[in-house]
Amino acid sequence: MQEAVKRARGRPVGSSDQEGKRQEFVVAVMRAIAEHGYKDVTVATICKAAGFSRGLIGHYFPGKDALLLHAVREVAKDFERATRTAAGEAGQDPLDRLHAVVGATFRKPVFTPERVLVWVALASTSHWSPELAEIYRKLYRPYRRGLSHLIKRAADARGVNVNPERLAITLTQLVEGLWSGWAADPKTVSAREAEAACHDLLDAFFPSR
Amino acid sequence: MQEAVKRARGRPVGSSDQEGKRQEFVVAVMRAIAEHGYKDVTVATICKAAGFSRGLIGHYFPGKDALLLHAVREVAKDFERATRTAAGEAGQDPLDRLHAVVGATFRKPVFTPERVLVWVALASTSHWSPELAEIYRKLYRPYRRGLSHLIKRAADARGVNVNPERLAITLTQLVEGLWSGWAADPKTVSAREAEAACHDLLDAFFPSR
DNA sequence: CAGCAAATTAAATGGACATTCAAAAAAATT
DNA sequence: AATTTTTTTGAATGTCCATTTAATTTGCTG
Repeated sequence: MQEAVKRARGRPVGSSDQEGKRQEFVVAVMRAIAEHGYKDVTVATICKAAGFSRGLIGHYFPGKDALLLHAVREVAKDFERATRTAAGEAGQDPLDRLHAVVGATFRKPVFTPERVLVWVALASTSHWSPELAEIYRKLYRPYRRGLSHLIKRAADARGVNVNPERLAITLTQLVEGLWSGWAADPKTVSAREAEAACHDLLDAFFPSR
Repeated sequence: MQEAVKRARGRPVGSSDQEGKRQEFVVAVMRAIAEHGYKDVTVATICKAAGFSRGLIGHYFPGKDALLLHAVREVAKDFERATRTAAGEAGQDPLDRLHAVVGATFRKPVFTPERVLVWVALASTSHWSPELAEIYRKLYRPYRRGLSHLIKRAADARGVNVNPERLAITLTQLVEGLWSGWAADPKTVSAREAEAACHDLLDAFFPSR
């Protein structure tokens, strides 16, 4: 006897690119934030940036807040991926790796206006949002751990005396501050100068002699 | 014939403490931002923090935006005043002055939760507000000029090779990033650690030997 | 092609908010 | 005390916005 296989009728679920559509929303969120600011992003501006009608958001996300959080998580993921890649491509010397990681934060694909502006918004809003604070910590905790590990190795190899955890915080927060400064006044804090400032910092802590 | 002098009757204008009331609003804005976040500050929360009714704001400011800008300008003024004072009290040695100025940004009266949170909000919103961007630049331009001047003198006195403008930007943005980091995760980026990070940075660029 | 389900739209709904306004309270002068 | 003005209030107003909903379109399946 033939097994009564329950066949899907109508349009098969999963045939459409649900995840792709969600990604389109994420891109639209980044564009909308970059254009209007985190404070003034509305469902209307997001959907306009995506070319969708206002109501569609409800079919792919529980609501505006969930979409915003999802977008920020994507930015954090991209950041992590890109810095890992940069470190991997830099070879074995820990100081080279530090320069590579820090340099990557001022170059594509990490450093795009959209990503930086979203990140600055995240960092400055985390204080009042447990969800954003968690995203922030979940990215920075292992990131700083990796940096301090590299710092320790570089210091040991050179006989330099540093506090690895503190210097790791210094690096992450200098980058964050430079991003913030670029966002506020890109003429004064250009990406090029910002990157140079980071390399100078590493040179100061690890003098080549 | 007696000159018909128009005498003011009733309550004389200017006898009440208008400026004092405006300052009460400023304090209330800082409290309200610290509690609810820049994005979620409303006229209602501000007036509640001040103990006034909602409608009163209209008698002392053209509107909410004007009050917010006024409050941020006050914070910027206080910042400038306090750093100048710190520099003045530090004596003549330029490196001592740099340490003092940077240290002051992590101590009262500059470093209070309210002020830091307002500043973080300002910095991260300047990109989308010409008015905020102007406040930001008007504070930072002369501030960085003063820092780079001190850096240059300290470097000349010690025969150290640095780029004064770049290091000045590094200092301001490291402080900004540390403030931002403290706001997002005060446990990891404590005021004490943040200040130590800044002193370490100066020590790295100006080694005592 | 017919029928059905998913995808999408655009308008409706309801709530939050800044601002305005008329009235009341407070304060100062005559 | 009476009068005039300032200060303050709290409700009314109108706008903006996220979300919901019914209706429409699109595309698959038989």
